[in-house]
Amino acid sequence: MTRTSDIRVAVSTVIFSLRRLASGDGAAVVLPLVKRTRDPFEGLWALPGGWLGTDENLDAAAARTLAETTGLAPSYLEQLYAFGAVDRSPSRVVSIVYWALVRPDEAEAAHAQHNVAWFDAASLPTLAFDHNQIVDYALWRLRNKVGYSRIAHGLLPAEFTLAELREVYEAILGKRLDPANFRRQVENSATLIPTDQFRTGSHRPARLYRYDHEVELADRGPLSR
Amino acid sequence: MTRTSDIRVAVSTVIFSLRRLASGDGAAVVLPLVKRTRDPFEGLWALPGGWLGTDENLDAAAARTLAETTGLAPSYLEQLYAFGAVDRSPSRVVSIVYWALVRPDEAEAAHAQHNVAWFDAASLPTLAFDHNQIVDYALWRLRNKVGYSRIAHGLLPAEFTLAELREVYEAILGKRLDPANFRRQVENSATLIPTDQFRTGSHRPARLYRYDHEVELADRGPLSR
DNA sequence: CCAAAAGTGTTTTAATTACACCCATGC
DNA sequence: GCATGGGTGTAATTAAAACACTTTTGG
Repeated sequence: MTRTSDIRVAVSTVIFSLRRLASGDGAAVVLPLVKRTRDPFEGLWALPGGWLGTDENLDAAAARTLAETTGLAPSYLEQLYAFGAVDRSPSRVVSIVYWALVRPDEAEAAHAQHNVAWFDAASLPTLAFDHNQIVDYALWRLRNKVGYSRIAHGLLPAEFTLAELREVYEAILGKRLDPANFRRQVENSATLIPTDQFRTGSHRPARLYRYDHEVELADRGPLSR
Repeated sequence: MTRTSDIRVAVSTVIFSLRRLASGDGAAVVLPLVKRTRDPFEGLWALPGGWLGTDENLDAAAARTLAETTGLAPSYLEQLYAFGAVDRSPSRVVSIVYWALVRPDEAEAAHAQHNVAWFDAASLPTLAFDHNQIVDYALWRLRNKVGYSRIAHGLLPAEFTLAELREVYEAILGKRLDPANFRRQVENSATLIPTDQFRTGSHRPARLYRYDHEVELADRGPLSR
């Protein structure tokens, strides 16, 4: 016998990517939102998500719902928090929220979707439910985690210059970093492998690096241990 | 109209406390478990918990269920992770797991309860469901968090000596710490207020300290901001 | 040649570690 | 007195930060 419950379980995802600034230097953290087409909060923007399937693991549900609503496939996906306040929705919904990273080139997929738009994380409108609060927390986690793990990888292609890597850090942390010290820090962390390729075009060619896949990307929670 | 679902939401808590070692020096991390009296996993030990109430917030459910099953009231409570693998239980259950700290003197309350016993965190038997995995993750979080926050507070009375505080760190981290350097670190952190009281009894009396309540105990997640 | 980014070197500061040493109490 | 933990001082090591400087390309 299977009991039923009047508490529903949803899964949502805060998806971060980077967008090159129009001014040319630097990038901004952006995220895709979906316009709600029904009550509650019809017309407001909300995080992509959906209901948890009966035969579906939590992370699979996160990947599925964000693919269905935005067309995106994340390069990094990690559980953020379970939100379950009684008054966060007219009906009782517990949302298992994930956060994800997608590379800027992959982010194009979401532009083709209807009712999906990218927003600058620094200037969001009022969102549906408690989604403003959720995004704030995800941003805090992103900034925090970039300091002690290699998640910046999730926002870059396979090969990249140190300047491009530094740009990712600068966009997330919101401050400039000393190129000389940044170089030494990532070199000492022993997570980068220099290639024989160079990125040319601007001025002095910059060496391309790639991540050492022997090293774990980041702690993804209890399930990866 | 309210839809129903065949996914149920449970709340469980990993409760940590300290128990003085029989040898006299040092302490061990211990946690209370509840013996299951019904299937599945009847007879095995499991984390205290219960079903989420329809009109109950997640953290309230964690506090309620751990009080009902163990009689404990935690001095610190924080969400750990949401576990929802399809095969973690015969029926579909998503468990929102919390972790908590109780002071050793308060831990006595759980000894009076039937079907509750304290176990050394370092040597647990096989537990019901995926609870071994959950405890491992909670231990990792505890050890991690003690390094950058003041959660040790949650395992000590209002006033304590630096040696007692150091014992908490040593029990959690599982290694000895230099008393001299430990003293300087906590003094420089500016979270302790020296009192005029001294703990006498052994040899040279040790000054009692208390925590500065102006400083936040620790990040408790998105809801405390 | 010049501008600009790539990359190296050097100095200073701060934090961590290791460990010697003095102090105050119970016995 | 003396053993023991409380508490202070200090030198060595390591990491972070600030910044001058050299190198290499496109124009």
